[in-house]
Amino acid sequence: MSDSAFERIYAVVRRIPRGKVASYGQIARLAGNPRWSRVVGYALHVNPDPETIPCYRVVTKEGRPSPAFAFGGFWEQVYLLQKDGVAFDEYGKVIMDQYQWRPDEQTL
DNA sequence: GGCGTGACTTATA
DNA sequence: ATATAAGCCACGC
Repeated sequence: MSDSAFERIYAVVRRIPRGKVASYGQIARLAGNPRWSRVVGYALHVNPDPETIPCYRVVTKEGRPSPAFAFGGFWEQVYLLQKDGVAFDEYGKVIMDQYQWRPDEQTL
């Protein structure tokens, strides 16, 4: 088992339930350090397993897809999220108050 | 083995 | 509200 930050990050992202989203900082914090936000972005950037790692469920703190999302585009991620049951407000942002993943409620 | 870069976040001015 | 600085890990040259 690798103690690498990547492994932990992937594990956290993989635990994101369907219909919910998580922010980089949130994942970074769950991964072990609140400043791994950049590492999270890089980890998803390499995205070795897009099938097990729903990077589209990862959004910025603003509840909006990453500014440099190279997966298909801003709206592509929005489409996938809506497909998961995530709703967006009039500002094109996810309603974090309702859809932000909360591990506390997932009974880890 | 060192330096720069990157899907970010937080704090300070 | 925007701008700047610092922090973290992994990869490429």
